[in-house]
Amino acid sequence: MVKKMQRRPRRDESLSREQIIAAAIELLDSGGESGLTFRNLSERLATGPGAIYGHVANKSDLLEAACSAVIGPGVDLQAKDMSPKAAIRAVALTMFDAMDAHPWIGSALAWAAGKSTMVSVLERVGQQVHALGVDPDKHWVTVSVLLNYILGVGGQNAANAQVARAREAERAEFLSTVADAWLQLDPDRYPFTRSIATQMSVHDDRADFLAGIDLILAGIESVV
Amino acid sequence: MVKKMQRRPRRDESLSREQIIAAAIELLDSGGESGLTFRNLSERLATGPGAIYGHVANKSDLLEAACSAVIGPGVDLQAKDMSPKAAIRAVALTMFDAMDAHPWIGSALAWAAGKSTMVSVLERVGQQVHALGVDPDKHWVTVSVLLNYILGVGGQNAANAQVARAREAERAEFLSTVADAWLQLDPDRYPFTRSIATQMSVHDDRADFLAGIDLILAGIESVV
DNA sequence: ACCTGAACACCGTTCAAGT
DNA sequence: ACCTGAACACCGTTCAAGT
Repeated sequence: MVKKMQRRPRRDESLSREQIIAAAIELLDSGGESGLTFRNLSERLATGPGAIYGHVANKSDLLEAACSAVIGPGVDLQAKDMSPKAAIRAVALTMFDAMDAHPWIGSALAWAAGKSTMVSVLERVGQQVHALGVDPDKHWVTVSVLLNYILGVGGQNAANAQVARAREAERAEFLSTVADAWLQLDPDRYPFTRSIATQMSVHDDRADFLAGIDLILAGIESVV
Repeated sequence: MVKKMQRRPRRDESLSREQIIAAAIELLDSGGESGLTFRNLSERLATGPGAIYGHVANKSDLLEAACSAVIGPGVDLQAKDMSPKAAIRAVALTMFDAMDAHPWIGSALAWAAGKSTMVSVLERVGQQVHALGVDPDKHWVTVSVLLNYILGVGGQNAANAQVARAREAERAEFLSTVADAWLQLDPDRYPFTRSIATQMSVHDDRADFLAGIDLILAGIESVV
């Protein structure tokens, strides 16, 4: 996080890419994906919209840079002396926590996958998959499952944040509205959905995410 | 799919919601997410942009309707005389094929989850999870893992379609460009990514998707 | 009652003009 | 060399005016 010194009516130093990215992250955090605008951003940086293009190719480049600034440092942390499973859990949780704190990552990452941020995650998860003793022929598939699951959760998290921005109270209200709607469904056609409505409304995103990782890990181990 | 009768210079019947949705799907299929515009759409329907709002609340309502029009019929097909695992595979493949044929679904569904389309999928997958004998306390978690994985793959598919719209040839070129980039990485820091570069470049999305489902199913069975 | 399409309040991006 | 900000080509959405 960058210290704000906003009283300056005019910049005395020239723009830097890092400044732009830091300001973009602040806008995304406070206003969601639609909060980031070249006009908003240039206003916060006390410059014109055109100036930004000197340091950033376009909006998707900016989003990608914001993602790797937020995710990169956490993922690159060394986690020594961990079992492969524990290390995979740790990387996954780092991703989850970053996507939970910054819901815009969930939607931005989908458009930036295959880029540097995801390669770091791929490498770290992959090394542990290797350590787990998975058949090398299945390395790609195994890593894909884990990454697709993580990105899927992030995307859903982003969508939910869109619907119910704000904190705990609204989240509970949102979930119980959905649960009520499920309970109104036709019992003949939607028996399962009705049966898990209350379970869904009290679920813990983080715990369920980890349970999902463990389920996938159990599947991986059963083939090793 | 709706029959086109485009020669009419002027509509002789009043607009219907179904017409609007069918036209929206055509625009999305041919031009991707950015191909759907109220101006494009109203032009194709020989009317003004404002007229659409009589039948559709807004753009996200329209996207949601387009998703369920494309996915709903396939998912609602009864698949009798199948084992629970086979039925889950079948639903998952139906979703995959729909998202592969219409990549825009991947990004649109993320913003429409919890709505009617996903409830149908949830119900169908859930019934099979139940039939599999999973502990009812774990019903929600189990279904979540499967749906998040499916949506994650769809989101990635959408992102890739964005990068490499068009057919087989460009896809191969795109993948080998990524593989080349991975092979250029520092061997000390990215040993795993380098080792799977060629495996990645020849992978089969559909087969890998199914392998992922099977891995998750193996994990589910190991807890039952 | 329903459609029409100009108008409003925005976007991302470019580029001549300034310093 | 770098910034500035008006201008361009778009958006989704609204609403007075038409039929």
